[in-house]
Amino acid sequence: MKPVNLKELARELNLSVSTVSRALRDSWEISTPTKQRVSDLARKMNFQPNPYASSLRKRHSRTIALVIPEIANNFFALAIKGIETVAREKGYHVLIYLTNEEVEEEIAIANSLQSGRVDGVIMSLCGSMQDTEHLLELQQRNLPLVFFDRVSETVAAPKVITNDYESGFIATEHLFHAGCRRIAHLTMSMDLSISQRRQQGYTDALTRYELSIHPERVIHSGRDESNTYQRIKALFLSEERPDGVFASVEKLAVLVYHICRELQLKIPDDIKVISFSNLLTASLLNPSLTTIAQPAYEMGREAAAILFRRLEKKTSEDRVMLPAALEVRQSTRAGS
Amino acid sequence: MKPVNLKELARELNLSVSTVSRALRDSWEISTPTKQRVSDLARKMNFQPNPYASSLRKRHSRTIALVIPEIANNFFALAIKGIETVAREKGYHVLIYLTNEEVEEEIAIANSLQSGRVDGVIMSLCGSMQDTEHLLELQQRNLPLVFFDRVSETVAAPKVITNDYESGFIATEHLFHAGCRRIAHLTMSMDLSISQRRQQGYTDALTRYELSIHPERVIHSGRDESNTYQRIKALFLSEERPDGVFASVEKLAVLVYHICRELQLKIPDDIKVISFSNLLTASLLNPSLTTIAQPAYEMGREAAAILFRRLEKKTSEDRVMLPAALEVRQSTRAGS
DNA sequence: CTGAAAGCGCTTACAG
DNA sequence: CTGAAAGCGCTTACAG
Repeated sequence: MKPVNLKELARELNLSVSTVSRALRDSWEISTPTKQRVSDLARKMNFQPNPYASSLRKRHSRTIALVIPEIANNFFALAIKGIETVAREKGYHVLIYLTNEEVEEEIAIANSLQSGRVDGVIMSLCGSMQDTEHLLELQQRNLPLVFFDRVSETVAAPKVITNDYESGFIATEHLFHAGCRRIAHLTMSMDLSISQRRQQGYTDALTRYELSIHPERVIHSGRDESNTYQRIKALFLSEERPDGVFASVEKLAVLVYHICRELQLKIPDDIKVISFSNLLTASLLNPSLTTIAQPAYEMGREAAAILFRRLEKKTSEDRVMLPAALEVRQSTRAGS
Repeated sequence: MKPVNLKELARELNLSVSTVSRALRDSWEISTPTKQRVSDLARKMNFQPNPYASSLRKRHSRTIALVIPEIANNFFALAIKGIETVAREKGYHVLIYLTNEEVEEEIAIANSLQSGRVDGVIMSLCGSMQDTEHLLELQQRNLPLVFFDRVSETVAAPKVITNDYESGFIATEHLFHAGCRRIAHLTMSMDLSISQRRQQGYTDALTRYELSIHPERVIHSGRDESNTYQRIKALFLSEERPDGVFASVEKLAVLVYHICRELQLKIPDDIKVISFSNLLTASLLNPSLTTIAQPAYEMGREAAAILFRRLEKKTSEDRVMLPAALEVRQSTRAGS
């Protein structure tokens, strides 16, 4: 069945294409009876305006892009849900792109977004992203850009984040008070040293501890997960074995659980574990996992709301910081 | 910065728009030196063809829609990843839509997809979907449609599924052999009775047990999760308390864990639990959860591959059934 | 090998 | 209140 277009509606109604178009958009220029006739027939013939024609003409697409590093992660899944919900309320469509934590993919995706395919972009950066050229180019195209969670401080765009620095500090203090003295931080940022990340203004679970006390204890993970497994395992077998682990993503906490099981290390007795995580099953793990949970859904909603405010040329916040919540469970229980 | 278009490139090069267009598409009609000049300038001016103009002209969009019932579920997250990966390899874009398990939203989304915005659709249906009109209308528009996991047997479209019926049987047998005699099946399909689902050809974790032995023991969940919690809890407190639970989605298994904790019921001693699930943490739960894991990522890839084969007018399978894997863990350990 | 022209299906400034 | 016309930025059949 060939889709019906304005021209056919017009012919059928003995009206001009312009009148039909205006009637469908409920223009004040059109008489009520005409509007009625037009909308009746449109419904009857199941008319659907071609979105590409109107996007071309109106020079916007009612489509946004969502670029995230991964998806099998409850935080991002919930954030997507928040974004999709707000977008659909506003009549917008959402294109999804996964970078798989790979810088090259993020750059390729950002470049392809320069084509005018979308009216705006919501992004969460790769862990190891230090390059900002692809982001700046997006802005040069006047494409509104909103960051969430993994943001770039050097690019001037609205950011929706949690109080990571503070949370990181709280988490580290929590481990300290539970008796930990050799704390290892596990992050997904493979390539960047702490000081580089600091310079780049890259925000993540940076902590005072990490920055000032034992930067050499930070293990950077990355795309090669088997390798990460080996590296953490080696650390746990070494003289340097930590008595506390702070994971910046749940994937790494899960890895630590598996490694501890393999090495027969007891959590929390031998090693205490805390993680940034939105795992629904945190309280059901053995032992239950102490987490810092981010309000993922709300962050998604907020990022989308800010983007749409920008698209409507309204002013919007430049920075929204939502509180993350420490949920203390068994994995950091103080020794007896 | 205003984006550059073909006309400006042509003016700059003293060529016609047609020639520039052809040169960029590497047409055999254009001389090599001209192609070189054109592509050099295009790169220099950062030319990006307007996708809406070419979609309008070519009458296809290199965009597909992905419609799924929920996202905070490892199965769907991994399936999305598979689909996005294949789509990007093929140069396609992916619009994502969440129905939130609501029939009305699924219908509204399907209807909006009739506009020609996408070249094809990949869908996983709401648990309680029995209506198929919106799906048939999509097909009447000649929009290629591929189902995965939650499929409609009455709509003639390719389906990517796992051997649910067989897996359900195996799971039920497994519970039986572990000593269960009062097995409750938990599903997300709120509105449909088993026989209705059978009639509709709706495929899910239907089992021989469910169909033939104790259909009255099936608890249908739905969007109101607190209510589901209460209903399961009531069941567990009743005379009818099951000694085995088979959950068709991990969300329900997690609910059961929480309820058992609240009621101080021991898994697996008082109740054994098995679930369709792709939870990464299944083996880390307390007790570890026996699962039937679906090859989610592969199912996503397969669904996308079939859709693209259809878009390229090649023939494709009508039905791909991948094996799910029973992973026996502590939650179904036989009593001593 | 290159160009002029038509057209994809809309929207909207202009005219009446 | 309605219509004719131009144009959004491409692609492609036709002509040379």
